[in-house]
Amino acid sequence: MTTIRTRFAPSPTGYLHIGGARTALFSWAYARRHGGQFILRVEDTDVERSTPEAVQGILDGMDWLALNYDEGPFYQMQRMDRYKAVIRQLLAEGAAYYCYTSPEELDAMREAQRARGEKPRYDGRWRPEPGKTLPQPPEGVSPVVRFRNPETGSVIWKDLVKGHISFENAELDDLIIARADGTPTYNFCVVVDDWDMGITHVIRGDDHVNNTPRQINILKALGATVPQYAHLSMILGDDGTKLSKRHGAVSVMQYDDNGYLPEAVINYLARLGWSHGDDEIFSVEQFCQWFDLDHITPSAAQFNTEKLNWLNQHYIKLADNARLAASVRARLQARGVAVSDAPALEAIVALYKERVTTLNVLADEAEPFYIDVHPSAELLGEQLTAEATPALRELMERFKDVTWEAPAIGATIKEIIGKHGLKMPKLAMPLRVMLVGQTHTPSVDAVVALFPREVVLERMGRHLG
RNA sequence: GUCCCCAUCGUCUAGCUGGCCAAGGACAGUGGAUUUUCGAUCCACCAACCGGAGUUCGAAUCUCCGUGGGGACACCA
Repeated sequence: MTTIRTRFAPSPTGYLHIGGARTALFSWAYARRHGGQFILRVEDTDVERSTPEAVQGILDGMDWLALNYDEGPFYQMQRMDRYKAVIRQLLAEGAAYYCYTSPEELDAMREAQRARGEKPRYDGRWRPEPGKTLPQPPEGVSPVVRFRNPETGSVIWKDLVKGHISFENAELDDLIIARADGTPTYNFCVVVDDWDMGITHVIRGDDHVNNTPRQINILKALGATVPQYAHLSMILGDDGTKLSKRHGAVSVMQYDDNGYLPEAVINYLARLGWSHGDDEIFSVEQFCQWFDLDHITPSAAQFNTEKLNWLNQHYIKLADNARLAASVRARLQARGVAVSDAPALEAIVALYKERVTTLNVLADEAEPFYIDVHPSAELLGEQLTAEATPALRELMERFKDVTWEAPAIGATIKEIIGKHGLKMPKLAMPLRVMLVGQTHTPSVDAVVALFPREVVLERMGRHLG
């Protein structure tokens, strides 16, 4: 039995977006599931649009998601000699030929075909045939190389996601495999690479379905083994439309910035277009044991931020406090908020983590503990009522020597409200407002206990004069 | 336009070799319990097989047609 070898082959013309990340995840998981190898290959032959920043962005994204690769990254630009050698071979065998048709001619040809309601395709005018007289090659024009695609028959494969797919060769034309400047094109490089790298399963986006028959034909011409194909349907934006720069098609690193945990993103992505019965929450390890191609949905999936939020909240609750604190500290520092030792960030995080959906919200909650809060006059006027003020003044006095722990603080608060005949919210609300500037917080005694005593007395005294 | 693919609750989906489905789970939504506010948690509810033929004793599951959606048609990947 041969070892499974999969690959992720992004082109560095943009960052690693959510769709690419899922493709990478599935390829990676398939290799892991079967004890095979996962290869990273950067398809950078489009010199015009490829950038080093994009390469780095992809590497960073893979790293953040912890999608480790066993081989690579390979760069196609570094494999030029190999591609050219294979092109020479095809030329020599008559499986490829030179074509001198200019881009202008091609445009005109396609336009005319479209006008006639035909599928635009190369008409084979430079394709050598027995008994056919080719035009005289024009002076000073460097030709492109075209692959001689079979004219009859059909290409059929059993797609591991979509099932039986078939194309008539008559629908395909002779694609360009080398540009006029001699550089090979995408469909050709992919074929040579998948062949050389011994890829057994090509797992990629379904925008490549139409490339597959061409690639299979080249593979066959080379006498190479045709790998298995699994075409993943695309991911739609939150609004059901195609992802664009406008919405959703952002770098996966943006999810980091937005306060998502990588394990939440992985779990979400794993469940988007793939399922394992009713299981919703599972670890990467579990995913790697369960993952298969049989349970991938062939139709497009709409991204749902709310479900991601739910998962993120789940993983935040599970996360180690020190880890969360480190992340929140960095986020606060980025906002220019210096995190002191006084209220221990880890304690704040421990108290707040089960009520937030993202790390940024967790940072929002922690912030008032480190900055001077200025409750709005409206909130104060609303909460600091005439009946509450005397009780709060007394509470403040008692805070001066109470044991500084939540239970003792809570007991004192209860004692005061009892004495003044107040309901808990009557006292807790204004206290919250004075301390953190808002009414929604965890249990008030726990919040009070987080602060150093002096800070509480200072913040209360400011409003109770 | 041509070719290819897809089609179950608002969303992600279970359903795969037809009966166990008067369609299950999860997110969201609604209502309730709990609560020191919010949140978290627990409980309940709401909600779908695109349409039409056909095959069959029986179809969400198979076939065909239609409709809708998406993708691809580059010297881009």
